[in-house]
Parts: sequence; structure tokens; C-alpha cells
Amino acid sequence: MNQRSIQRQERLLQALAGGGSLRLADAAILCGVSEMTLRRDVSTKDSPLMLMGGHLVRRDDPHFTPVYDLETQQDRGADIKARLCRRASGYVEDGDTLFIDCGTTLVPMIAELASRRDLTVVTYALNVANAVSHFDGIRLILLGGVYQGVSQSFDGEDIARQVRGLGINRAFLSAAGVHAARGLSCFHFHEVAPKQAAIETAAQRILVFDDSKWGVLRPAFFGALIDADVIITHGEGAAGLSRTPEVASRLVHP
Amino acid sequence: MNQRSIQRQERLLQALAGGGSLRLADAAILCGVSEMTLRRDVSTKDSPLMLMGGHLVRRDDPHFTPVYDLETQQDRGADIKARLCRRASGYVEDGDTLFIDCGTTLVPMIAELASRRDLTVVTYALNVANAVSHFDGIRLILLGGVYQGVSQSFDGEDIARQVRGLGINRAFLSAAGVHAARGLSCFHFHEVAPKQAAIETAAQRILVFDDSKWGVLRPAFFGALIDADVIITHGEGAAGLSRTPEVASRLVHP
DNA sequence: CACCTGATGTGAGAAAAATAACATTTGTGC
DNA sequence: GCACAAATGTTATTTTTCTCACATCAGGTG
Repeated sequence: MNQRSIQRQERLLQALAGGGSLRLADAAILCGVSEMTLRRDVSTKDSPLMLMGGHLVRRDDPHFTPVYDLETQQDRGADIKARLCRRASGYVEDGDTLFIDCGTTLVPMIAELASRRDLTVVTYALNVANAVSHFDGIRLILLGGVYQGVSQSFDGEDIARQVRGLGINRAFLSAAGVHAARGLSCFHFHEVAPKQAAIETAAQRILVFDDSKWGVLRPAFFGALIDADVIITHGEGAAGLSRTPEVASRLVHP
Repeated sequence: MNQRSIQRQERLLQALAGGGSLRLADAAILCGVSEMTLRRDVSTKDSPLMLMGGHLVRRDDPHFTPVYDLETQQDRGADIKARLCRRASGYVEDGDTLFIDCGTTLVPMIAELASRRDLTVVTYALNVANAVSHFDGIRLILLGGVYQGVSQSFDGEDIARQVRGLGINRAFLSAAGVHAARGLSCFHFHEVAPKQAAIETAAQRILVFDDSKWGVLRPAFFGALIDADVIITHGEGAAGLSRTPEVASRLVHP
């Protein structure tokens, strides 16, 4: 990718900073080049922009990334997560206050919550908050702090204290690593405090993970398998757990 | 709009809850109807969905709407805000800690910040946080709390205390109403505390508003004109301010 | 300067999406 | 069951977007 091309894309990226889209024709005028040139810029794999029906959008804008892909579907991961989440949402009851962990695993669950009444969602993840914010019927409490781009979540000094101050019925927990002997781990240390606070205070702890996490260790440990009251997973993970006597009874298949 | 149509849209809305887009063809299969039917559903004015190049996306989000529309658009509002923000960003210096108020007025400024070094942005608005989160180079501090959909911002008990605990160089303030005699007002009472805390603690207070706000009173007052060290506006507002002796010197044209 | 190379522009044709017109189905009241 | 209206499906047509091949331009090098 050449220097000018990068400059142009920087410029467009700035124009799209607040989200939104830019018609290709307008973008071409803005950059003083032809539409074709921009098409070429964007068509490289690692471009931060993509083209959707004649409009430029940020490739990482969650509003535009395809969700489903009913036909082609190499997106098995998303499909599995959706199934796990559908199962997980079965535990939610009207009036609940839910803790929803960071990561992408639990995001599909939010759509399932729309039909419930009088829910409150507590989270420290920006992507979760964005998803919840679209539902007028769900009260959203975001625990703020310093933003951590890698996990799309916030690192606040007293997030743990705030969690303890809320009456959380159900905590939905994700993990980047789940190990029969070593328990639950994640990538980032700032996630440990809120996760532990949620485990500590929630009336029910529900762990959701897909089997790519099974048998894996990540740097930051935050709990043991028996900290979860319900474990929702599939495939390898489910097989492994069912052979683990002390938690086998908590396992739920999607 | 008929009952089934509404049901279908509800369903699709849920599928898109976590953000994302859906190919029209996939959506048609999902709903068990033809593409044409969905097109018709969506083509009504008050549909929550819109069609972009064969993909369904949510319409509701304010930043879905095209940002620029160089030729056709009568989107003067956005253009003016962009100009005001470009001016406002001139006050930012490397290493600053900025407070950025809620609303849409100040969002275009964030793009301008990309070239600065070592910035920290403090905000209590979700839309501002989302815009800032795309820039790796800017540290983001989001003041959390209970989400208020109407203003896309958070209402936290001790947001004001947190603001006072931060060393804010420059506060960029928006207002829904600016009146020569009565000062600065906004729609929602929960915005008052953070705004006042920012006014109180910031080394420099920069007020940005477009002239549709001039001469207007809104229910929640949060400050006086002289609370602003710099006032960036245009048109009627600028004319009015230049006739207001005690603040005329603070006025900046874009 | 002739020559090369990479970037960009142009226009034709292919593909996809939007629209419109008309056919068919579904549902409702009588 | 019939008549009617609304909703949906089907097909054809138009419009827009995408892609490709080739022309042009700018900058460097021997």
C-alpha cells in the first residue's frame, strides 16, 4: 500500500471518526481523486475502511459488520456463540439485575433480553453497553474508568466496590481460558477485579464459553470452575467438564 | 404499517441488536418472506431499519446517517458543527486532559484530535466515548453510571466528584440553550452536575454552540455566559454575543 | 531524453440492487 | 362460498455499483 493511499485513508478515517458513512462519490471529492482510486485503496485486505453499497464505512464499526451469513457461513464461531447465548438467556427472569462480562461471547445474548420486562444490565464493557443502549426497555449501568482498547472495557479503581454496591441477581461470565484443574483465566489483569466482584456478590453465576477456550491457560486467573453455578458450553469443553465430577452437574448443553 | 411487518422488523432489530448488518437475502430467509416484502417494510419512513447497498442496518443511531453529503445534502447543521469544532480543536495542546460534553455538537472535534500527542479525554457521553475509542493514541476516561438514552450520556451519583478528582486542562462545553441574560441551559437535569464540575475545575472553559441555540432557554440551567473563557459560535449567536459587552472579547468566529 | 514503473483516470461491460408493474395469495366480513 | 382488500410474490426494467482492461500521467534512473 502506498504512502498517498495511506494518507487518503487517514483522512477519510477522520471524517468517519464519530461513526457513520460517506458516499463514495463524496469521499472522492473530499480526497480530490477518482472513485476508482478510492476503491483500489479500500480493496486491500488491511484497509481500515470498507465499502458497503457505495458508502464507505469503518471496517471495525460494529454497526456494519455482518452478523449472520446464513449462506456462506464460515462464521461458525458466531453461530456457536449465538446458540450458547440463547441457552444462557433462558436463565434470565423479569426484574433481574444482570452482570454481563466483557468480550464478544456474551454480546449475542443481549438481543435475547429484549422480550424481558424490567431488566437492569451492569457491565464494564463498551461493546456490551453499546448493544444494550439500543433497547429502551433495559436499564443500563456502565461502570466507567480508563478505557482499555484491547478488551473494549474500562479499568476503574473502584469498579469492584461499585459491583458490590449493586444487587446483582445473575452474573454472566466469560473467560479466555477454562482449565479443568486451574480454573478460569483471562488476558488482562484489569478484568480480574470486576469479575471477582461479580462472582462474589451475584446470587447466581453463569459461565459461558465456547470450546476454543477449553484446556487453555491465560495470564490472569480470576476464579475456579466451582465458582460457577451454571456452565454453558459445547463440544470439547462439554466433554471435558462432564468428566470433571465436582462440576459435571452444572454443565448445560446448548 | 401492518402487524406482521412490525413483527418482522422487531425480529430483525433483535438480530441486529449487538450492532452489525444483515444481507437482505439472509434477512428474507430469516423472516421467511421475499426480499421484496422486506424492502417494502423498510421503505416506510418510520421504520427502525434502513437498507444500505443490499444490507439491512439499524437506522436509529444518530451516527448512521451519512456524515458528509457534499452535493445533495442540506445537512448544513453538520457542516457548521464541523467548522466550529475545527476552530475549537485549535485550542487543544499536546498533553492536554480534555473534558468533552455530551450531545452531537462536539463529536466532530474528536477527529481533529488524532494528530495531537498524549491526550486524555474525559466524558460522560456514550457517543463521545465511542468516537474516542477508535483512536489508539487518545486515553479515554468514561464516567459511568445509569445510562440516559435521551442524551446518550450517563448519570452517575459521583460523576461530579470524579471530575473534580481529575486534572482537566480544557473543558469543551455544549449547551441546548444560550441566552444573553439567562446564560447556559440544557434539556436534562442529570447533565447539570458534570457540566458544573467541569466548569469549576477546568483551567480553561470553551463553549461551543451553533446559532440555533441562541436566545433559547431550556429547563436545566448550568452556568452563565461569563463562565466560558472562550465562546465559539457563528451567525446570530455571534452577532448577539458581540453586543454583550462582558463577553464580547471571548467570542471566536469559526 | 528515452525508458521504466507505479499510481491514477476513463470507459465499457458485468453484476447487483432498486423500482415498478402485475399476478397471486391470504384473510375477513357477509 | 363469494367478494373484496390487503399483503405478498414474481417478473421485467431501470439504475447503480462493481470490475476489468487499457490509457494516461508523474516521478525516478541510466
